[in-house]
Amino acid sequence: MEIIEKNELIIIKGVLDFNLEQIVDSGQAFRFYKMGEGYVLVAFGRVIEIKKINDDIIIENSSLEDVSNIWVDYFDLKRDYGEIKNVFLKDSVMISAIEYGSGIRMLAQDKWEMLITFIISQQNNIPRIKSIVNALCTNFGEKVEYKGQNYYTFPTPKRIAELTLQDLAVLKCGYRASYILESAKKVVSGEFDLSAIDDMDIIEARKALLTLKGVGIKVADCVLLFGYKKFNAFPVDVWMDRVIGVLYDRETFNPEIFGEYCGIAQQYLFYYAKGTKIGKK
DNA sequence: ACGCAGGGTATTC
DNA sequence: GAATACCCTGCG
Repeated sequence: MEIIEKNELIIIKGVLDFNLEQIVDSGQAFRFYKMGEGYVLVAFGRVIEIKKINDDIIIENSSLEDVSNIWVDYFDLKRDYGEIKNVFLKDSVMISAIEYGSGIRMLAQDKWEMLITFIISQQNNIPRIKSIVNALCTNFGEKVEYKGQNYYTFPTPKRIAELTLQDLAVLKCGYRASYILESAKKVVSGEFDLSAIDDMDIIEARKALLTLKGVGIKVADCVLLFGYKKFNAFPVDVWMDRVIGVLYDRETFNPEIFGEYCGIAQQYLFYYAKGTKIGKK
């Protein structure tokens, strides 16, 4: 992978299997904002602008250092998705799903942010998830200005832990507010150790996350897949449930048919199902 | 316009 | 395990 700096821009050359629109629309991230031909992304306390031109990724408002230390990993650029797809293609449903979302990648996002974001996601639709996460950041995050526009970082556990339910009312996130507050307090007090999950296998990790109120199996698996890069996590939401019921056999379906990267298969299937409204009346 | 569903979970039986 | 309530809002 060749990374060069040119006129304040960082350019990552020759990137295959990468489609920003599909990544942004694949339901794993909620903090990309459309800007011109690309997007502004707020993550890890930073604001960058990113677009793709032919096989090159162009990053603005960053540095060579940040790109190699953060964003290459964030966009999973060292992984050969062609190879992973080839394994999945043995499954006939995956042929259509991969064709549909051929540029999807798994983002390596912040663990804490994923925990709170997916607590918010339960029993909720994507536009509202976005607006709640947005409200959380604008009210309690740090302001970062970029091109005359204000963006806000994701608030730290400490910042949220000092808030009250009344403070969180501005989010209009309903019953989830107490879940958010409780998780923040447990993380700050050390009762819950976010980094300890790294070394756990999927079973242990799930069990640990389930001790948090508002975190069930589905949310836990999203956190593990999107925040901990545990690609053997396989979140099943309403869309995945429809895929399993309509395109597979509900009685016999097992994510293990996709192997150790079944979580990535899930992401192709989710995007395909949602995009084509599979199983909806 | 208005009832329903939305990337589920906690609680209870 | 199955049934039910849950905050609020986008969508059909």
